[in-house]
Amino acid sequence: MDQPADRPATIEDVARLAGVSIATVSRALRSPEKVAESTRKKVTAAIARTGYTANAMAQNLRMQRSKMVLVLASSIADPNFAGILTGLEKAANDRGYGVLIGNTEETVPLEQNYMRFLSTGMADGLVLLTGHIPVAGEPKTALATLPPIVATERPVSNALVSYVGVDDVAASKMATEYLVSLGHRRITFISGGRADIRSDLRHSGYQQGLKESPEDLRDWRVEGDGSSESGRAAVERLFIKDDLPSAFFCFNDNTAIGVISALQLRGYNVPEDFSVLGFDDIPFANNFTPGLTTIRQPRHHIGEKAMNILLDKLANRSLDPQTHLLHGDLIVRESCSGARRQKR
Amino acid sequence: MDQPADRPATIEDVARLAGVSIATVSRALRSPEKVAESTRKKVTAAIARTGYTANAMAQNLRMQRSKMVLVLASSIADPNFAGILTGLEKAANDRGYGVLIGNTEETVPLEQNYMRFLSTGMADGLVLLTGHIPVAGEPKTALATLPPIVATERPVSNALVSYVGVDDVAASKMATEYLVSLGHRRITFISGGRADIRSDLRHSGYQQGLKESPEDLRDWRVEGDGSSESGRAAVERLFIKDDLPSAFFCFNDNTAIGVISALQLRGYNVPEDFSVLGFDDIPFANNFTPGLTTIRQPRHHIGEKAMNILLDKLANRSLDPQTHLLHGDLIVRESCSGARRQKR
DNA sequence: AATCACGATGTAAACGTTTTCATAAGTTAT
DNA sequence: ATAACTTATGAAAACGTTTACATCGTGATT
Repeated sequence: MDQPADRPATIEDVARLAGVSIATVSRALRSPEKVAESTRKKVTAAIARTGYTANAMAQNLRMQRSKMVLVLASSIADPNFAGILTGLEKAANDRGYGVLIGNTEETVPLEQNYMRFLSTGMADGLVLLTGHIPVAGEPKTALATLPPIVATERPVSNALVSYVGVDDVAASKMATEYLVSLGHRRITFISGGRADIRSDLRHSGYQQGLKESPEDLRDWRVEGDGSSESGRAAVERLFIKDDLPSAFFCFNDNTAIGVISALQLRGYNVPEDFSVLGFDDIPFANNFTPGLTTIRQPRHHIGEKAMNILLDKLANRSLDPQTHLLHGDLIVRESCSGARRQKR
Repeated sequence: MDQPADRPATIEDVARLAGVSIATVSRALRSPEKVAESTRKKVTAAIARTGYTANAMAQNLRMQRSKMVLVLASSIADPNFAGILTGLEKAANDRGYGVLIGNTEETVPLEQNYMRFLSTGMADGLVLLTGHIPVAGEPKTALATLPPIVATERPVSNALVSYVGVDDVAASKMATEYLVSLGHRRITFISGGRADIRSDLRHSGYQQGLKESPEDLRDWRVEGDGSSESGRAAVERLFIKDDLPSAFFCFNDNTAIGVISALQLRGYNVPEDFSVLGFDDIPFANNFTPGLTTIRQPRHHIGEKAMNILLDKLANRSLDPQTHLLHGDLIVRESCSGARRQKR
């Protein structure tokens, strides 16, 4: 480090010091095989002395890219978010990309605003954790001008965007079969709200699970919205009708927690009196009492895979969009047990 | 939108269409007062027709900045992270900045790697949620070349970096006084590990709280590391010695949860037999049974304030670094009650 | 000995902006 | 009517790279 460092060293400083042209310096860095051993050494020495680091803006402008990916999430606070982001982040970093993050809070103006990173070329690709594509004008034309997109966690209904997530249907089927195998015959599915496609997928897996039973089990869906509050509310509604299942399969762990606390509040014991099964395996599922039996989302893998698909597409635009479903494991803890109570 | 859109419109396209020079287009956008009403209209029309958006890379190169801030976190999964990030993100976005995120997992190579965003000029400033400054060489010279830095959540011992966080000492003092006011005379502080400065700060607040009592209360510190596992372990060690407090003041909620589950496992009831007080008010504190009495970190405000301090400094380099401590509220739930058990 | 091919390097254009400086036209003051 | 300002615009430089193309030796091929 030689320079007064008032101004960061440029490629020109290096060239001057090494006694070569800036083109040679650039080549020494980008394609070393094209420059003679001897000059390469001079350049390396000059770089060390100046402490030179290439200016990313200049590179990006010249190369018409940003090496940056925009990640749009509807809620950073979502317990699934951190895990997925870790995966996204890791894969991006491994491949020299940066992760730009935007919290849309499900509001259109914010979404719109973040899209500026795409239109200005500040980001090369887009990862969606929002469940939908944020576009202003008519989707058809607009989407064509959009960079590669991959959706994660929440599927997006568009053939042009890739999707990586857990296999909701298969996992829900497995969960339901597990409850049936424990002896449960009256199983309620608490949904995650009409707007969320995953809710329908999980419901359909639940239905398939019921069908596996030789008996004709009741398809019993109660509406929730994915919050623990909605889990509590669902339980209350069932108690009012005095129509109760022996087990609850909940859209997610949050709902399951709500269901359990409502049951506990009424003096019941989980899993003694009722079994409750969640989805996600949020970090807290294990610390909850009782430990939550649930489906684990491979969040880190989801993130990694999603980012890799995106970066592959960035490297080769002709790649087709793909859908990648990962297996979700059933994590057995304490919140489910054999059916005992068969009310009514 | 006129163009074939195979290539995004440039300022030149706009200029040609409007029949003016590119300088005028630039001025019409950046300093409209400098261009005549009539031409401004022509330019606006041309922009609308071409769908022009200024290329951020070109702007940034020319203006020698990136409008981007790097946020380095030691763990994205930390329950405090999401809230702070939301605040950071909001403030940045409001002021036209983007948030670039890096997960260092407390490892030096990763930290080093992320610093490239700074040295290449991809980011203008740095937010640290790591508790220390990641620098390669000798701190003194290296730090001088670093951009403005603000630390959040975890203080950094360096006069050049700003800090925004909760007032650990005052909040811990308040928490301790609360336990004393409930009648507790034997209060254990479970620490968060020797490496974490916050642990010492909270311990010192706890000591101050003890001193407020007319009686001479025992300064009783047990080592933990901030994990719920360490909370459990601490309880076990105390039981082995058969030396038990009536209340626990824990470094954080995670630890408190560990403490409570260890006590519950041994058949004790919280708060009937022991009181437990946490710190942070993580999202789950309210869903836990019993509801956790704790100190709430104003995470969103911390993030907002930190980002604003950073952006202020970016706008005006001569600003001095500042330390900003925010008040942490005591959130009373169910995990603490009057002292009943006075063992030994 | 003339030609060819090849390897190493330099020159200059290009990426898309912002902004200084110069210029031209208009406006006001003498 | 002319000088002195003001206002609106354009030309061109600059930001720091990468890379197509040109140039120049040098050793191999005829």
